[in-house]
Amino acid sequence: MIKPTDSELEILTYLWQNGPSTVRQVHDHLAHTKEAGYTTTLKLMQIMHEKGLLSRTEESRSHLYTAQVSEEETQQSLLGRFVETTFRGSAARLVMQALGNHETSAEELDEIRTLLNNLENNR
Amino acid sequence: MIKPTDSELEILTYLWQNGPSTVRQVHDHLAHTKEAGYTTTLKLMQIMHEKGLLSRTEESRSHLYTAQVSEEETQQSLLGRFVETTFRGSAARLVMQALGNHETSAEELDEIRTLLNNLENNR
DNA sequence: TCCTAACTACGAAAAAAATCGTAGGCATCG
DNA sequence: CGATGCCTACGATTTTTTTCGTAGTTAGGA
Repeated sequence: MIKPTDSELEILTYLWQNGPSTVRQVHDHLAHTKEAGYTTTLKLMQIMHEKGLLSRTEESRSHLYTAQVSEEETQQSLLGRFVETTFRGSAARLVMQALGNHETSAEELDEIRTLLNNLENNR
Repeated sequence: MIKPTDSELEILTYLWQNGPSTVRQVHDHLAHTKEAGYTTTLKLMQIMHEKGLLSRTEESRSHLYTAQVSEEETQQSLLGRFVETTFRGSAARLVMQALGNHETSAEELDEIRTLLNNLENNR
């Protein structure tokens, strides 16, 4: 069961979007939105490496870290837990809340409708 | 910003479904699925009371606790955070993952379709 | 009346996460 | 070559959350 903490998720998100990166790159990015020292990010990534969430290779003096879990499987895992704890297991309830209260473009709504059609056809 | 922890959410969920309750009632229920002493539940509910998440009234010797936040606003708040952290702000992405990978009945899918239609009409 | 059972209050400990300071290594620039 | 800067390692501290033990109170039954 993949269950990264919020801080870990921030790091994973960066790696998913930017590919293998150094602590420096990750930290500089996080610094935009967050208040934390360099060694904090370093330590987090070291711990994630121990846990197997990240792999790393030597890159001259620094390390290059790579996410070892995919974005999709992580989202899936977190989503399952979230539906369970917050929406009493009902994905439909979650979907309706999400659609009802968030900004969603017409294009996205269309995509969802298409998905919906496919789902019903495959029953 | 309402941000109950997982343990707090379990308690809130019970109160939402069963109305004002004593620590004893909450605890006995949680005990079915969880391993924790009575005073643990008590302490949690006391803390939630301090935070304003619960109110309470004297009920003979014990207290009767009531949720001070609604299920909807709490779900909304947690959902917003979740979309942000886990789905990079895209509610649509979340919806698609949720629909694609969870068991959702035809009736629920229809409800969602109806909601979708309403949303598009109101633009 | 006295004992027991069920509460609450509360401090403290344990566990989980996040943060930081310091030390040591190594490249590079002047 | 020596100072500087950047990097890792790592222990220690802080913060947050969860858990629990103990003490004190009170109602109700024997």
